[in-house]
Amino acid sequence: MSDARRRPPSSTDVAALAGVSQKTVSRVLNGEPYVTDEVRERVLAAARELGYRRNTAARALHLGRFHRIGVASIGSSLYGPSSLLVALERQARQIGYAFAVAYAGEGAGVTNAVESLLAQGVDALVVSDPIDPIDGGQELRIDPDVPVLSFRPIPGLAGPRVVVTGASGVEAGRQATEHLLGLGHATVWHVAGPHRWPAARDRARGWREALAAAGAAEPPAQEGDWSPASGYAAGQVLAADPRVTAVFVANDDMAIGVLRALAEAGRAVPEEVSVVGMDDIPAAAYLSPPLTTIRQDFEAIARHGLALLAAEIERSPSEHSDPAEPAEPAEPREPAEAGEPREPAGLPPHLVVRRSTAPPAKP
Amino acid sequence: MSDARRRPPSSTDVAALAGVSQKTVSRVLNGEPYVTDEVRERVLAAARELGYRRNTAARALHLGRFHRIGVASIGSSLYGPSSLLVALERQARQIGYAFAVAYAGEGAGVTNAVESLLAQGVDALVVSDPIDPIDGGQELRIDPDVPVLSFRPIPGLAGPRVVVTGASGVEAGRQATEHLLGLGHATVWHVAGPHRWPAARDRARGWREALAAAGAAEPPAQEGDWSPASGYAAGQVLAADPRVTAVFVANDDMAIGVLRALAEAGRAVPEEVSVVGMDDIPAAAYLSPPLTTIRQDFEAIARHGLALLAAEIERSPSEHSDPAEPAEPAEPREPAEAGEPREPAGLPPHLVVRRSTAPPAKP
DNA sequence: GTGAAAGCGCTAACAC
DNA sequence: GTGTTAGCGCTTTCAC
Repeated sequence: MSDARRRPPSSTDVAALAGVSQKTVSRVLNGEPYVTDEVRERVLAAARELGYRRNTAARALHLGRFHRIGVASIGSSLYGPSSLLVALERQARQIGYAFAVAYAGEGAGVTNAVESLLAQGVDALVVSDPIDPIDGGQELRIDPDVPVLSFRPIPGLAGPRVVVTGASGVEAGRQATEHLLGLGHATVWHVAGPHRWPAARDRARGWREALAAAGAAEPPAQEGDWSPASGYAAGQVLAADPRVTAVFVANDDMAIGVLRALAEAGRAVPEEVSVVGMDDIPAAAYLSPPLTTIRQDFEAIARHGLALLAAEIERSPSEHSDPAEPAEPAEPREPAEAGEPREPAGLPPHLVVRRSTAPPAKP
Repeated sequence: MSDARRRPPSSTDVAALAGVSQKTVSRVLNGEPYVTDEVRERVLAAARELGYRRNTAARALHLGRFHRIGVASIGSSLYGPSSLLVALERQARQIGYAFAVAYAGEGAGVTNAVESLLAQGVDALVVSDPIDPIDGGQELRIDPDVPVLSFRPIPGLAGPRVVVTGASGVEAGRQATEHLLGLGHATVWHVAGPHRWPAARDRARGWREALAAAGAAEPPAQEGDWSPASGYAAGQVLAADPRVTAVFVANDDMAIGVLRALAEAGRAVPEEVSVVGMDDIPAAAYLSPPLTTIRQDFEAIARHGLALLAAEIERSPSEHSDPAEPAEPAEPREPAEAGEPREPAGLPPHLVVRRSTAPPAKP
């Protein structure tokens, strides 16, 4: 006997070995009551012996829930998105969800990523760092039945089950700018991220708002692509302009490029020009000079966001076959308007002051 | 009627709407033959109208395969691991697999991550950047029935279904060292990654072998933890030693710290000290000075590795219920020895020369 | 060419 | 306390 069995052991096998019914095995595994300690032990022993593992497919099939959260993230190793991903996974596992990732490339990538996640079966989605569709690209549309978490309002993404929690880029831009203004600079220049990224627009908005609030002039913003190379290019432009004494750069990588361009142009940081970055990458403290930057608490953001998302999943009447239920009327919740809607109550970022910022030189 | 149905449409619903049997729907969806074009169209239309999506749980339940690959990666936003992850996901999706990730923390983290992946159901595992168990921690043990891909031989991880493809760290260490030796340096110092990381040991090994091959003395290696902070500490030690003229640093982040320490100590790079990093992070070209480093082709590594893994998955006799099969005898393949076994035929890394390296100063 | 029936492994009713 | 039964949505024989 013992024909080379290839399929993993099932709960029936465990039941047979333990000499109980299959249902009892199920009870033990789910920690349900009404099982003798003695039987429980026997079942557990049998399961261990067989190397039994619950078949999640069967479970999901019956429950209609996958216990899996899908994350569409930008396909890059940028520090911010990667850190957020790690934090999200940790939190997801903590609250009992498996974690699927699909990276988006440029353009319609987010849509493809979301499609791929939906196809494999997830209970909810996290849209981590979407970028706007390129011209002609279709807008992100998600099945309204699937709960979605995003970290800022996403143009075109609305629906009854969309939850938003903030990694407030606006606040970050504001803090950076106010720090420089507070040091006495007449105004602050800005090297922005790509305009197609909502996160980049947020930071720029915070910068703009802080300038306006202080009555400072708004210089034209340079736009980069998050890379040191693009920061270097922007930095060359800024270095050539003697009026520039303070710069807020939308991420640390670009700030590295800016720092280098300033160094090459012989403009001392912070004596002649102050620079603030954003992200607080591990290298930030070891640049020349160590970089003043803005730091976000990704762990907190992930925890908060996934808690909301889990609640939204639970809200689903996944109780099936209750045909005579009170038929609550569709209940539309906050029909989000198009455009750039409400700012979510975000987790505040945090300014880390190092040596790249100082009061402006006395003329 | 039309009771608020919460469950997504099933193939039965599609069948009903199209006026065919459920089986026919299945045929159409799987592209099987023996379906009239007319019926096919009708089914497709019905599916589209209902927003039908195949239930992967039911499919997996029947097939005994999940069409999902699980990746245990190190929980950090280090450039190397993140880049590899992105490449792996892209490739996995390309060949039709969903992608689950579990990050490992320190210590027994890898085991937990693997456990979590196995629990959720995956057809194969990728163990991306494992680190050795801390003292007393248990070794990584994986169900021998699950194909596993790793990028270098992992001590303690062996089994009939383990496939290894290389991101040859040894070769990288060799190249870096030979480059510096070739420039005329008497010997090369090394700032290694944490010894518990096999990847760090590989790079150190390449360094050591290149020194030995050239008959150069082997200075003591400094050990960092991949962070710029640890590179800075190591750099301070090196900067204080006048014999140091060339350093191979195991990753670019630490190299940033080394550069800073050298700068603070007034030791010019590359005039007095040459530095080679590894990873070619985007910032590498914009450091002061731009960093000579070693670059790996993660896309190629991922493609090659996943192709091997997919083949290993197929090799599985997932053809079930064929009790009278020729019962091929277990066929043990390369019983990998303990220790640090065979070096896999790896994808070669690639030296990128920038301005942080130069011949030694004439004394 | 198409359909009917069985069963994958699990959980929820409902007996006993 | 425990077992029996049914059924989740799909794919696979096997009829027709």
